[in-house]
Amino acid sequence: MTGRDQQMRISEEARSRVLRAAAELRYRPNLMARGLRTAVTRTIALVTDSIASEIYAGGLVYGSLTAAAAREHLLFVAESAHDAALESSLIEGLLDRRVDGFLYATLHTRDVELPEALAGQRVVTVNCRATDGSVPSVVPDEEGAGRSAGRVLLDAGHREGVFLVGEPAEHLFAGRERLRGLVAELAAGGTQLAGRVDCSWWPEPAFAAISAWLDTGVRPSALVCLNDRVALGAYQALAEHGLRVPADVSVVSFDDSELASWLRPSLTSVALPHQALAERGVALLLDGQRDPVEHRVPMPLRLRPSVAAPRPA
Amino acid sequence: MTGRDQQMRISEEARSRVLRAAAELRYRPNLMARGLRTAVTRTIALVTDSIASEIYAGGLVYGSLTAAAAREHLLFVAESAHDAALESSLIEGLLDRRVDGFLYATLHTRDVELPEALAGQRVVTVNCRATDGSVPSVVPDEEGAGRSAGRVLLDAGHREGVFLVGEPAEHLFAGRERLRGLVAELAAGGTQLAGRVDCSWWPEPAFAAISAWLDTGVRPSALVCLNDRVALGAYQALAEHGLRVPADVSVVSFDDSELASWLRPSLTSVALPHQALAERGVALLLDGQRDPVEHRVPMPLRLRPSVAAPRPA
DNA sequence: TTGAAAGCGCTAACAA
DNA sequence: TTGTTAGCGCTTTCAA
Repeated sequence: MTGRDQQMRISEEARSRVLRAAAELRYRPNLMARGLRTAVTRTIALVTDSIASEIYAGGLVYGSLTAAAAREHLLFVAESAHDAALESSLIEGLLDRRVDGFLYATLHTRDVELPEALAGQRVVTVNCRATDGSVPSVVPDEEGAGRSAGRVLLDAGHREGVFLVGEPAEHLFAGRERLRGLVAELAAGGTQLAGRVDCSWWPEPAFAAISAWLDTGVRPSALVCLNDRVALGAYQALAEHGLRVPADVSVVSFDDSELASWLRPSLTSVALPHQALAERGVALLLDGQRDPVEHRVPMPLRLRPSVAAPRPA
Repeated sequence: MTGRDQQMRISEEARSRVLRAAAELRYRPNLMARGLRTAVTRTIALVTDSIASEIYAGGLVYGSLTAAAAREHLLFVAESAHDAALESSLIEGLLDRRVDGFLYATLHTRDVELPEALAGQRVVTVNCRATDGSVPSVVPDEEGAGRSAGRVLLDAGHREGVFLVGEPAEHLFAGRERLRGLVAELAAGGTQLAGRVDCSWWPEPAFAAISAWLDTGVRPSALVCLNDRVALGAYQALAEHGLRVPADVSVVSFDDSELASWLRPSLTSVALPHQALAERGVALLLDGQRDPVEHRVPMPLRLRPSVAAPRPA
């Protein structure tokens, strides 16, 4: 029944007799007993800081789920809510249940210190990298995303008045790399960023910062928002200043959360491919790759009506 | 070590000697071996149609997670994506791994036919009810939510021009019950619904339906939207018609997703308490309740600036 | 090619 | 009060 009938030289007659009996009895192997004997549980764990509880990274759970299921593995989900003590007790619990491997994922793209309890375990980091570079990681191609954002604006004809909105925080590499890619692409197009509006990555601070900035009389040609929530704040601020998207100002963003397609006009955004990240992570975990390589997953551009040609001067 | 030292009359000296040795050796019981012997795995499963993948029900996963962890249980997550074959194969897998119980949850509040594979298992339905009423269920108090929505408008002084937006679909009881509660509360306040704008529960159809409706010249005093996404569509349509929230039109909604606090002005919404639903479900599952009772969890009102007194006639 | 036996790490029953 | 043993359901090894 383990499918090794050839190797063990089982007679065809015996084989079919066993299979028939098993089907008849609706026999299903007890995976605990098997696991006890083989030390394999066909079970993996997704350990996160705050993904399940947060609104927009469900793709990470779903991708892990389906990729695991495709390999006949089941998925434990554990979430630390940024509590290190809780995290290690959850990991202990998973270890006690002999999971075959760990997906360690974070909500925000960043570098992480792997918890002590995970030392020596089979681990792949998803959407983050271990600071000591000891395990394989899967992260989005943020720099490529920045280039895509620049490219779409260049293609629409924007040459000046392109501003970045959102603060590229130190501890997250997403912002830094997006900025780098954007700057590089604009440079390749013979132009550059006109400036930056700093604010944290949420609608309300973005609204406040952009409103105050527009009050000074600046009239941007295009805004590159570091995520969709910032873009929502931007839409609100632009509307209050009588500026239309995209006729007066084009807007590009990152993440492609559901919000992007809900806005009016719907928002061009470079997607954070959560599901693909997770699928890739599971593949690395279960299909044997062990080299601590950093794998980059492309961030696809979702072109929507928030981008148009700049208003003639 | 099982904590039954009293019952088994172990000498204090032996007890501490064992405990010390265990600590020294960093001994951790192998839960597969224990499970094999006791038929208890300290493991439960969350089986859903499309929660992990969807944007706004993360609280269900998180609540299950924390409530399980609080009882030293770990959580498997399985998602069928509405595919019955996949669903039963996932359930078989969970059964093979001898989970102690199932949380069966749906994204939308509705009646469900429990999958065959779950027959005879320990199950609690969350955010849904088994059509045959065979297992305990935990569902939101939708009718109470409808009353809250009515109450907040009455309190603000609205007596006429209150419209419902969104179609109360047949197969979901959320809409029906919200409507019933709303109608009852308005009746208790001596008034009634002025009418209904039918549309599916998404921003774009809501925008289209409300726009067309406003084009006919109607000027509502307040809108009760069946969820926050509908409310987003309503905000957009009102803005395009030069109507301000809440000065011209008050808006109340259901769900209290993150969207509600992101809108300008932020949106009064009756919260879908996903986390509480899940916690209650886990409690029922693990703390021994077996009667197939329907448990209702209150939906708390989040009062925000989208509601104000009606405009003087 | 098939059958028998050992043992994975634990708990529960029984004997001392 | 403590020590010994059987057995949970499986896989693997060894003997026939």
